[in-house]
Amino acid sequence: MERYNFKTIESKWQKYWQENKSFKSSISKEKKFYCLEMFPYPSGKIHMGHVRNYAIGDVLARYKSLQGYNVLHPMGWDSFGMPAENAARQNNLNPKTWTEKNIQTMKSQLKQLGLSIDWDREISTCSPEYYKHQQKLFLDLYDKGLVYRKESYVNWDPVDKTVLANEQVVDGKGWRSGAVVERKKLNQWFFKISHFSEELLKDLDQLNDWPDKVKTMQKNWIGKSFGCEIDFPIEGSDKVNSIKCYTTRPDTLFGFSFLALSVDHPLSKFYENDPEFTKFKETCSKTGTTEESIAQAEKIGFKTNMLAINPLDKDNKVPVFFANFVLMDYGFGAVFGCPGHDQRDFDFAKKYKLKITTVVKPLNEDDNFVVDSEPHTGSGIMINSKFLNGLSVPEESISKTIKYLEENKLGNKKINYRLKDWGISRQRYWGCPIPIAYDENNNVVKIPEKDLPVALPNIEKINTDGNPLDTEDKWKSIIIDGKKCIRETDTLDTFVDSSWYFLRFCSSKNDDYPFNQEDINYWLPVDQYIGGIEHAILHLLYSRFFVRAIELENKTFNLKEPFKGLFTQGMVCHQTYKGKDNKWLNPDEVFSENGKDYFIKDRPKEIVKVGPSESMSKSKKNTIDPEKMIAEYGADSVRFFILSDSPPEKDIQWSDSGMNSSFKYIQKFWLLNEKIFLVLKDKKVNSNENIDLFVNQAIKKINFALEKFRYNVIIAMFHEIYSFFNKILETNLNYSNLKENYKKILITMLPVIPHLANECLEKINEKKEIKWPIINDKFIKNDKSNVVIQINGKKRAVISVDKGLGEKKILEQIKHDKLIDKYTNGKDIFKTIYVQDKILNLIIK
RNA sequence: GGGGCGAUGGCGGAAUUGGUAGACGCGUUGGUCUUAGGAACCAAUAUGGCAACAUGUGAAGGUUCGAGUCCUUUUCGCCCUACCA
Repeated sequence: MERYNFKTIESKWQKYWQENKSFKSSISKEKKFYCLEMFPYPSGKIHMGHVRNYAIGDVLARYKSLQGYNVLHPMGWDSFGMPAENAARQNNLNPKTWTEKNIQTMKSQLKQLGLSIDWDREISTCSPEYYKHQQKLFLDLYDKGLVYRKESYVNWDPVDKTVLANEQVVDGKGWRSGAVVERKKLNQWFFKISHFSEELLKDLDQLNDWPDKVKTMQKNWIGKSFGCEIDFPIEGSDKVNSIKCYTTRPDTLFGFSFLALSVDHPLSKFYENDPEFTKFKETCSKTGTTEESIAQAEKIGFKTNMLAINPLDKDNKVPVFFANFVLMDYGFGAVFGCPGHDQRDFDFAKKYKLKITTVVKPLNEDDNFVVDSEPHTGSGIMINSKFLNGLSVPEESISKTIKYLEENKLGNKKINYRLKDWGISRQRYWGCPIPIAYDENNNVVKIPEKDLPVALPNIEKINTDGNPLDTEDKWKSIIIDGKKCIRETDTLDTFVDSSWYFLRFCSSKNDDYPFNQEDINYWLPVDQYIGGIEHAILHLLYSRFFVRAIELENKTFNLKEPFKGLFTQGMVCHQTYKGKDNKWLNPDEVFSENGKDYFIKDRPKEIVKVGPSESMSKSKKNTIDPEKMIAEYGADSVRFFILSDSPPEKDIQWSDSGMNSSFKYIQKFWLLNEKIFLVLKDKKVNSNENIDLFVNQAIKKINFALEKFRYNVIIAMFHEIYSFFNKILETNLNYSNLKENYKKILITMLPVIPHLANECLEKINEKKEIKWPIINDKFIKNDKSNVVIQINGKKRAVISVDKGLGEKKILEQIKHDKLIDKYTNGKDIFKTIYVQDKILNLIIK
């Protein structure tokens, strides 16, 4: 018997699938299933994370297809973005060429994995065929008032003269130049996602097939809060009469001791000529934007001459500050400070020696309670607050205060959302051009639809600072309706590209429209979306926004939620290695004889420092190259392993021994198949009931695991299946029910190891019929069942009895059992609990 | 500071959802075969004990005939998020 040659077999089937367009999908009367994995960024080569993501998706797609669903399983490329531009700057490359080459490489790698993808629907977001529709959508949204332009701050690197994304700002400095990042005000485009804040929050409840974790994250991100807006009259300024604040704690108004404004508050313009203020503002902007620096940053303020008056107590006049801890983009950029009952306000008041009035006492304190070393932020009873005294906090106090404020026209109930509008302008080259121009008076002019796409000019070498499009004078100038205009040079955030690609897949070849309504109505929503948890908020929220935005005036577009089911898979991890020089080492560069001590291959005497297992990353060099693994072990082995060791939602450790064992499994299963094939040539003898029993129960377990994404359990089942059939073969008999059962098993293997399973199946499946096996209940139910005999809840014996046997009969049967006797010790049975076919619990005293 | 998830053998993990804890894999140990094996096959493998048996799902309580699973308290670990008024 020959060893399994995965190279020839795998390429045979991949060729077959390609030539027969086995995964081509089109609208039909069948029930559909849209299976989608998050499409990759073409960074160069696929990594293990992709392998895991797409292996999980492929199992599902193939399973659903075998079940008779009409499956849509497409793939594309999220191909705009900064890595291409950075690579271009660093190596003097053309981003388009770089990207296209990567796509080619990665596509061939994905094909080697044997994925059941309908490649005819492939899309690439950087192609004009794709982004011209995106530009159309942008203009549609503009017409609906969901796109607008306003001045907003960006991170500006003064040395590189470029705009930085938040994640490129490290400790307040530019990641490449190391220069202190400035805040710069630019005119930028926004999507009005806040228009849907309430809907996006409320509709999360409908998403029953989403992980709670993701829903919670989105809920927190949207950040709905119930509070009130209050006008504070101002003294000491001829410029303003009042300042508006938002608060969720109006009940603490009698503890009012200062009012703080953001340095970006509109009132700051009156202080622009004050050098002290300018200096203060500068200090604020230098405070890093990282989490740590914010948490540690001291609260500082700039005192103005203004006094704010407590609307509930005219005698209570307090100073107005500009303060570094007040954000302009939340509420009104102004807060009323109550140091007694808020940590920040407390810190600030301590520093500037402001009055601290206690207005809430904890339940277990008396009315003389005074806030001392820390604020009391919890619940309690109102004190020192005139008409509010005695109310419970927060149940009665807040609503009563708001009612009073509203009745006296001092403030209004207000619901606030943390969710901000989505800034989509990027001062970058490698993105979708914004289809807008400006006339000589700087008025916004839409690019006419007939002129779409606004194609990116081809720039061979990117070596300018800032946005390369700014210097493309020829491209920039355009005449619209006879008027000279200048194009917008910003491009769209790449999150826009991925916010509707799942729609495009349904009509990827339709040149006239972004998508065809008939296609959308049939295929959407995506039944199962699979990807990393890192997209829990932005990508998924933006996509949810997009379908709502499209639906707003498109009456035939009847879709609220793009993704019915969501599954977030865990990461692929590997140990990390460091040499003497503290430099990271790739697993390829080290070896170990005992699995504990590692040495460097080139320098076998040098011991390697082994670090904890972490998610694979280029920077830590703890990556395993999927292509190498496929070349060495074959795609089926790799798929088998990546699904075997951990449940898909959890992190998985890459291990050589695990990979090796998966490879062995594929090999030995092939040999098993050969042996079975030989046996099947012999004369049939009587059927073997055990086979029916085992196979039907196995399929039941596999079905259950498939539905619950417990793919690691399926792999365990496959091991048991191997052992079972291997044992059957020891009899060397061709049971009449062997073939039919074995065929069923092979079909259940198709989703996981499609090459091997197809190859094995081909030999015995003369009728060429492949359908997911139906369980025969007759064989699930054995005539006999094992009943556990417990005494006082402890397992003492297991007996085999006829199914459905009554309690009395069982008691009768075990009465004379010595084992039982021993435990009952002659004592009377006080009570019995019987669960049919499962358990009999005897309670004795 | 806020929120979430988790804790089961030497390791990764099973447990049909309150009913035989440790499936399956890795590792380890012993054996068979072999010139050899880091190959293949067979067997053992939660802990203590020769055994009968006892103990055992981070810890402490509770509900129950029965708890890894439900409730309360607690410890530890990981992740997300954050000056959100």
